[in-house]
Amino acid sequence: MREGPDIARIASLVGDPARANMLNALMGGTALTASELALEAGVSLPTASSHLSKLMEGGLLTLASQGRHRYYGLAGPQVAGMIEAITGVAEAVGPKRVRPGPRDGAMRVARVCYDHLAGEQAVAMLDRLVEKDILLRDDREIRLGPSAASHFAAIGIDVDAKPRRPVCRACLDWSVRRSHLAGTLGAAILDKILQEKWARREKDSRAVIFSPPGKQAFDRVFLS
Amino acid sequence: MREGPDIARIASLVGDPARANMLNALMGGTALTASELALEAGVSLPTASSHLSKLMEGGLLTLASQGRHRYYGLAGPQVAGMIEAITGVAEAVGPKRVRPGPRDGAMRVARVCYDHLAGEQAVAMLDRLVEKDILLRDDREIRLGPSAASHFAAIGIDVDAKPRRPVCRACLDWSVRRSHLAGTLGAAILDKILQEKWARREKDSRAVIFSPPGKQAFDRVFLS
DNA sequence: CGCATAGTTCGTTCCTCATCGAAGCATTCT
DNA sequence: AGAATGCTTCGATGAGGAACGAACTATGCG
Repeated sequence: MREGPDIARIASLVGDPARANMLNALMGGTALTASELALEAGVSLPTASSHLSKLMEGGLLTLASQGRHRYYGLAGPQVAGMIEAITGVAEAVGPKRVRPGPRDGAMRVARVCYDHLAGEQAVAMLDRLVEKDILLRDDREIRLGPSAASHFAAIGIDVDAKPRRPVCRACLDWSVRRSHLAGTLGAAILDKILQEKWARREKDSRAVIFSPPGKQAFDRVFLS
Repeated sequence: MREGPDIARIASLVGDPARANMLNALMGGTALTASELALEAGVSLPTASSHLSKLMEGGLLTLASQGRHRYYGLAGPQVAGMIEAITGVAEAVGPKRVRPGPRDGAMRVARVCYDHLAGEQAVAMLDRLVEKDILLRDDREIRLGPSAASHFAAIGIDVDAKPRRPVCRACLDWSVRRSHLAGTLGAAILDKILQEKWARREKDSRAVIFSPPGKQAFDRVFLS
């Protein structure tokens, strides 16, 4: 019991699934707001806020207030290094089992991942888009194919608008262990799905439930 | 929520104080038995056993059975590296407060550390023994001084017996942050204290309670 | 000014998990 | 063989803490 620094305190902060997901999301290097982190972690905003204040008190995060936004970021490279070390061990000891979160089930099929669609359907969609050369994939990088503009314009999505965010991004899907489509295009597609009422979001959850006709429409447009 | 390896699972294993203490103790590199680890962690043997099986299942420990002894050790350098990383963050964010274990209080004054005495009294004792040149200290290494044999023989402790364990060892005291005396000599001194009934062990605890006359005797022999 | 968005705080509920005593195996000693 | 040691399993207890809804504060927008 030669106890120096309180390692258990720090480890237990990372030891909660919600907090671990938040830290994981912040490993990208960009600071995120409480709402975004709540979405990432799959918890409600009050819960996320509570976790964030714990992480702050533990010294793992920094906070930058900008107007009504509060951007949380990792406290520094040392914290990032620690998380990498833990991640290394975690994948070394092997993927034991996918720990089911509070709300699982339909989530594996389709769910929201921040602002885009994730889950089996999203993975299948990206596969098909790449197969049809509408999107060009090079490992982690995804670019628009020559027919992309016309293809998406046909369903009312403009891929030429240039926001600060990249149009396409690969996002690793935890349930299928393969990538799905993120970026503004991913976000636009999710918008489309919800606007057309092909699916609805489960209340207070990230799950996305397709109606039978909605599923057919989705398959026709993206999986044909 | 791009969840790859289950980092929360690993971190929560380290996140329990008892388990953290065990892992800390194993950072020395030598494998220890369940009993020793129970003592290190300040928990009962059943509790320790439960923790150890969790750490085993989590892949953080290895087990070597030798007869009726079961030696637990860290699973590898990667695990050790992770613990170091966590420790680094823990001391970077500052020693917030010494989290009091289940049983604190008298523990800071005097307690058992495996098989020898720890706490303020033990630290004072080592200081005095070095001051009197009975023991010679060189940083972490402690050797017997020229007068050691006769000094300890006078109180019935034979320092010439040569077991496999070193006679003297420095052991870092978590409550005072300085070293106290371990090794067979440390163990013999604790035996002496208990045999002479200068002190008694608190039931189901590591605390060691000196009686007033016992304290006087101890001071006379070791602190004069 | 209202109204909407972003976040926190409060209070409650609930579940996990750490803890220990007692009893059960297993191994070694005599 | 019996006794002793080392460790694990079982069962019961209890506390900590994760989760959420509702209410509250703060910033920005029209």
